[in-house]
Amino acid sequence: MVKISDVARHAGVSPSTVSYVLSGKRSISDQTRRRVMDSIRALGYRPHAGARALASNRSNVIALVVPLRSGIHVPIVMQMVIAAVTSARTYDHDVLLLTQDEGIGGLERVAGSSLVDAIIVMDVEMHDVRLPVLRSLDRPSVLIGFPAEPSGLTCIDWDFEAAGAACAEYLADLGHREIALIGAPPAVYERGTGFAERTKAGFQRAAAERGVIAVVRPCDPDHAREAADDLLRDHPGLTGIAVHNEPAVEPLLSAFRATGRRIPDDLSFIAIAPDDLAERLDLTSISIPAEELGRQAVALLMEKLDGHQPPGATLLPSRLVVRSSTPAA
Amino acid sequence: MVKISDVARHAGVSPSTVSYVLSGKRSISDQTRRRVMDSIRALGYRPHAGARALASNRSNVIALVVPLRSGIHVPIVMQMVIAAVTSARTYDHDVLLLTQDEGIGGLERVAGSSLVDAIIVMDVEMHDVRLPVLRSLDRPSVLIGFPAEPSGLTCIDWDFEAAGAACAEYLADLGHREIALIGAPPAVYERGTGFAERTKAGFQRAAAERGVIAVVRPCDPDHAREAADDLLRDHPGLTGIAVHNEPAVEPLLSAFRATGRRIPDDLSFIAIAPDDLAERLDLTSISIPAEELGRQAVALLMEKLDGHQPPGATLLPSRLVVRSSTPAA
DNA sequence: GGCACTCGTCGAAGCGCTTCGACAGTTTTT
DNA sequence: AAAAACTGTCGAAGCGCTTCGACGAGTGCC
Repeated sequence: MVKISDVARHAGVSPSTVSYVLSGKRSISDQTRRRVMDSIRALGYRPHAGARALASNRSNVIALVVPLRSGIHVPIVMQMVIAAVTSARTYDHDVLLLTQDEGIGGLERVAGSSLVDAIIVMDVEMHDVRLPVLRSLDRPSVLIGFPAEPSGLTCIDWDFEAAGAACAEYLADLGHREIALIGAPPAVYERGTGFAERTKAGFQRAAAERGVIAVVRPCDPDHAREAADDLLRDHPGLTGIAVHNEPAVEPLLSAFRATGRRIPDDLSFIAIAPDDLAERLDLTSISIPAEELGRQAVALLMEKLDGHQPPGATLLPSRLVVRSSTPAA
Repeated sequence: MVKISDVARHAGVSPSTVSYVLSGKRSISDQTRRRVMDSIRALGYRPHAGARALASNRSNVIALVVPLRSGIHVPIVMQMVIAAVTSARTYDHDVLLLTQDEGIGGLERVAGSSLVDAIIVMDVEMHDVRLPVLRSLDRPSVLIGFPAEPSGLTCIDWDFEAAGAACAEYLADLGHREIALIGAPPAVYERGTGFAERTKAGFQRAAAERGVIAVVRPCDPDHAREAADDLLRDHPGLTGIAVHNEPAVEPLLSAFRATGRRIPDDLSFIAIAPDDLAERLDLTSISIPAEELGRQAVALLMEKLDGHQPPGATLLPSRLVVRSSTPAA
């Protein structure tokens, strides 16, 4: 293994100079810098991560806690994970993966042993048991999702309230007088995951403001047919549908078509879903930018690692993209 | 921060004794061990990961390189990742996530800086550019997938050859005389990813042995209808279908039903797919155990880290589960 | 011309841990 | 009963890096 002293000898400087060249924490003459860099390349030097972590009290690794639970769309999680890893690399950090089932102990372990400098927690619940731990840890963290009591924490999420409202407004603007939001499976609501509630709230608020009738119904992807039938039976005037449940989108489309409704002629259909899905099915949609969320979470974390104080709450806007599941306006 | 010397003082022993209690590398009297453990708990001591890595030359972290490419089923990747992380934890290791797009440089970086002790590479191609690097690295690695030239490397994968053969044999045994294998999108074959070829080979070999006619066709999930129509037109006697392409399974089912064929009455349908998908659709299937693969890959890696020499090639058997997309035998 | 700075570099200390050799005491072997 | 082999513990060295204070040389200012 080639170490810093080898580089120093090769370049004819002291080890500390090599260190300063690498860290940029003191000024170095151009000439010296160049010589050192050449030696580094010539010898193929790579700083030992452990030694660096020990001496500098920074591991340059962040932890990412991924959810395991049902009802969350795996590809989206994966997109965020990939985005987080990619983004972390641009800040010269690596990502250590933690699963949610390691729970509180896992957080304490990686933080306590200085394995990681900071933590990103995905899929935060309203009353997440990890919140007190996160608050007590001596390392910064960023939560993806908003708990009921976010004070003292840095949180980021999509603006589901706005997304729900945008659906209702758009459908109302198209002239629909009775609209429905088909949401996540019942289990998600029961868990008190914030996003489902917030979408619903936005949808209902905007509908009320526009004076249109709004109904909201949870939906299991395996029972899409039932959901469609129920809705159309109980609300014969229903002509606008918003769906916030990726895996249920396709089954729901089939289900509504099976009732004889044509989309967009008889029914306007809008999905809150990632772009790739909406594009594939050619659906008008509110996009939820998964990569963007992963990237921003890392950016916030880096802010904190740099000693700054980023905003406690960040809501990522989504945008409405009109495709062919709603009539041209 | 509480360090090993604090624990030592508290327990009335030397730091080295505490270290030996923790590592078990020398015998320690029960009495001393107990006193030390009590002090550790009392003080909430956690060894500093960096210091440990520096002194022991072991980081207790493994790298996992995840694929990013199209044509691979994301939920399966995620399952393997989760299984790998969970499994690594049982060996007291953590997992650092690397994306494929960091390429060779990423491998050299994490290995060269001693950030990780070993590497798992997912989604290995036939002529993967990473193979020479992996061979030259001073750290052990395990590949998920088989390259064309696996010598000197440890590889593990599902036994697709056997899975393909099992499909053909099962369909033949049901009495079908003309059978088809619908495979991955064309791009996957073009890439020379081994698994697609191996499934095909097994399917064709077994079909030949049983004396039944076998056709093989790639399929893009978005063109399932086309695939089904083509096959039935060109092979009117076709009555047995095997599918090795998760995202295409549902579209294909719809497509075949749309031609008027009933499953299983007119057509036997068997999928090479993860259990959850097959269960949901109630399909006879060859299961591909994703978790098992992640777990075994870690197990192999740990063998190598322990200085053992595990087999160079491991093929994970899959099993056939009869559900209702094929007639009862 | 002298004083106060800044610039570029060095040496040494120290980050917290593991591990090696030593050694006293005990047990086993011959 | 002496020699050999264990057992349990300690002290010290060292893992490879960062960082602090020091310092000589150059620069600007009055």
